[in-house]
Amino acid sequence: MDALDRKIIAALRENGRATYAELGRTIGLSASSVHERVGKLEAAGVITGYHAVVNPSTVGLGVTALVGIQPTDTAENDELAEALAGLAEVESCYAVAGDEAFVVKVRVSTVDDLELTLGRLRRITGVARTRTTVVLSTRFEGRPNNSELDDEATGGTGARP
Amino acid sequence: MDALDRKIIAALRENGRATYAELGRTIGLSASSVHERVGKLEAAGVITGYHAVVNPSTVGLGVTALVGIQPTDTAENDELAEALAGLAEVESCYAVAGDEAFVVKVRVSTVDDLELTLGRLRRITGVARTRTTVVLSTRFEGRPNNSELDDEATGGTGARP
DNA sequence: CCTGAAAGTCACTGACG
DNA sequence: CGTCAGTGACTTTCAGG
Repeated sequence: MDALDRKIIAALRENGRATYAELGRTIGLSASSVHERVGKLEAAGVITGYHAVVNPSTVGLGVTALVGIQPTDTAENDELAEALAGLAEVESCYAVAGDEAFVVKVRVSTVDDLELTLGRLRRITGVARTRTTVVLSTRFEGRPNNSELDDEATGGTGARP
Repeated sequence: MDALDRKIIAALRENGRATYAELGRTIGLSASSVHERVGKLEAAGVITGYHAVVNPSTVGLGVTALVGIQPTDTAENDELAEALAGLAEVESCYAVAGDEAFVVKVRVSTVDDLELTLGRLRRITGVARTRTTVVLSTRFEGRPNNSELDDEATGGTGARP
């Protein structure tokens, strides 16, 4: 993981469909070298995937909410997480510190659907209470934070295949 | 936006680097047709971008937190959002209902950095109080929700260029 | 709106410094 | 670990149904 790898990562975070030739041009390397480096980054688990980002409202998912999941005393967190994963409306799931076990991000098309989804969440075994925060607008989301990529990696796990 | 577009979108959300030829094969269309459709989806703002997803801990961003931002009575939300965007550590920013104006997702490398970032957040003009929830583990994140893509689009804005 | 062909570009591999 | 060169695949455009 040197400066060139970091530049490649930064470029691919901005444009996940950039060609190897294109990447090579912007960072000053041949396409085959870039190809090799990207392959290693993928194999090492640094780059975990490439995804198209879709404007949710254009596909009928205009309602977003953040829901805190308060578990019952006897709940198993792993089982709870699995159950949460079973709901398609749950886009992200974070285990958190505090009296809530999880915070999940839910996306649905209407507030009626939100009500339905919250009902399903509450009915999950191990869920004692939910606390819902409705998102009014997403100012920005998933923005690349390359602060650590520009200079020396400071807190990395040092993972190297 | 017909069923084929939805299939293309679903495929590109799973693999943002899928080639047009590949997409054409999986949904039964020629590469040139796929190329045309994807171009229109991009122009219509349905697909807003393609991004590589990086394992945060491998790039020295192992600490995640969700921070609620409680504004002062006189704060302007748009100015606040702009100030929040000024911090590289703030990866996502949601305007929410409730007594907190925003919930932001912060990613840093260490808890020391988290403390620094929270200090910076509190020092932003218009920020009265912050409420921090430390993320212990990310169970899943940004998972594609194609529930609306599989059948008729129900709540779409009908945006068409 | 799609197909099919044609030209340019790229991915991917292997040999080599 | 890098460049260079070659083949096969893909992108992209355009004429046509």
